[in-house]
Parts: sequence; structure tokens; C-alpha cells
Amino acid sequence: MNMRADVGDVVGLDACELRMVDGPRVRRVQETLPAPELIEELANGVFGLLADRNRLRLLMSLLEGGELCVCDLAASTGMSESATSHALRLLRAHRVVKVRRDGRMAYYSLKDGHVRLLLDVALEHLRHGDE
Amino acid sequence: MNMRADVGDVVGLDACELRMVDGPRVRRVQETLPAPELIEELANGVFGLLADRNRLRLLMSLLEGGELCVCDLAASTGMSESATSHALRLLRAHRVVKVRRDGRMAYYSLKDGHVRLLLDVALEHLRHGDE
DNA sequence: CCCACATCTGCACGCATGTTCATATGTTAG
DNA sequence: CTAACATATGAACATGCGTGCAGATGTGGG
Repeated sequence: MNMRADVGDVVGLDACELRMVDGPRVRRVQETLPAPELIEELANGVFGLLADRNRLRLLMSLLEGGELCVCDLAASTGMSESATSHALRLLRAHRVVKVRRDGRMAYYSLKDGHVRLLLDVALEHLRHGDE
Repeated sequence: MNMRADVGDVVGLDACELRMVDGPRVRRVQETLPAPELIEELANGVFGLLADRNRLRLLMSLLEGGELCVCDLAASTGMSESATSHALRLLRAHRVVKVRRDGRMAYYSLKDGHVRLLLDVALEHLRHGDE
């Protein structure tokens, strides 16, 4: 792909179906890509969780409120308690939130500072995206 | 939701449908939540983009390869050129990547360091998630 | 014990989205 | 000019996923 490349290095069993310009660079890139399992864990992990507006609201509520029970989270975000509980299950499973039980009550809070960090970067990106 | 709260502070037009425990805290949380538009921009922005395995692969390819044309990105990630181009359109629209044109060739690269930062945090989360 | 309460869970539906297919668009070579 | 090339784009389909609904589970009070 750089200026010295032999343009049109056609590879693959069906040459017309797989084109590339800079074979060595493509191979180097492929070798550095993580295993598919890790890619899935990233995509379906915190990124996937933060890619939903209601889960974002939940997490931001926890950032502000510290620790909140399910019904207060539902009230804060305008979600049903069922949807809230579903969402929290996912957040628990990915270790984004932790739960403290007190009798019938379940209080949720953020497990670590990663959500805040991620939000900071994303907001920074939005702010500077107009350059 | 804290120990001093009046439990069962029922509010709303349909009282049975909206429960909360700590009214003042819920209100404070609601007041701090960003506008719906900002929430959507976050969810559909970098988080949404990174929540897809193929787009993750594309971005990681750019992290390693620096600048790559569409067909090399497709070859690196194992995606079709059409799917690659579609994905790049989204990444362009959200200012995650930039494009340099040279004749028929379009070379893509990351626009800033935000993707790297986000990936660092997400990987950190995965690594420490087992604590 | 029964009943109330708070939350969790499973199933499935409706909606969202990534990819395929076909074509459009822009650049270049002969 | 025509044809080839690289990429972009639109429509639609197949797949994925968030939420509603119903019920299950666990805790606590009388």
C-alpha cells in the first residue's frame, strides 16, 4: 500500500476474490490481531455494554449515586424494573458492577474506575471530534 | 436507599408502577444524567463502533499497520471489501478514522489516540476482571 | 406457616444492525 | 474515448439483542 508496493498482488485460491496491495504489511497486521475469542470479549464486553443507551444511563446513575437499589436505578433511568434487572445481570456478568445484598434489597455500585475512564475518553472524543 | 430512607416512597401518576426508595437521591441522579442526545451520541459513537468484532479488527489493523487501503484492510480482517467499506463509512462519520486519497486509492488511518486509550482500558478491565 | 416484597430469570417478540448483492461514482491507462 | 480499477453506496435480508410478560426465587413480617 505504500509507494514501493507492487500494486495488485493477488493472492488466494480465488484470486479475483481476495486482493491486497501490500502483502507483507497485511501479513504483519494479521499476526498482531488478537485471537477471535479476545476480540469477542472486547466487543461484547465493556464496549458492548456501553453501546446501549439505557445501560449507559444506569452506569452514569451509579457514577453519581454511588450505590443504588434496583428500583431506584429504574426510577432514575426511567426503565422498567424488569429491564433494569436484565441489564444489571449483564453488567454483573462482565464484572462492571458489584452487588451488595441487604435482606430483600440488592444495592448496585460500580466495581472499579474503568467505566469512568472509558466515559472520559469517549466524551473527549466527542468534544474534539469537530476539529 | 440508604439506611435512613423512608422505604417505599411511591411516586408517579400510577403509584404502583413507579417505586423508589430514596427519592432525593433519585432526583439528584436524574439531574446529573446528560441529555438524551448526548447519551445517544455516546452509545452510538465510539462505544457502538467498538462493540462490533469486525470493526474492532479494522481498528486494530490500523493500530498496527498505521495506514492501509480498503483492500488491505479487507484482507487483514477477512472481511469482504463491501463490508469493509460500509464499516469504514461509519468510522469516518464518527471521526474515528481519516482518509487520504491517492488516485483511485483510499488510505485509512486512525484519526487520534482515542481508540488506543479505549482499548487499553477495556483490556485492563478484562485482565483485572477476575479479581 | 402464609403473605408481601424485591429482585432474578426464562421465553419470545419486535426492532436494530451488519453483511450481501448489485450498482454507482470517481480515477486512471491505453 | 472505452475499459479497468478501487471504492462508495443503497436496498434488503438474516441475525442479534433489549424489553415485556410471566413466573421463580429469596428475604422478612405477622
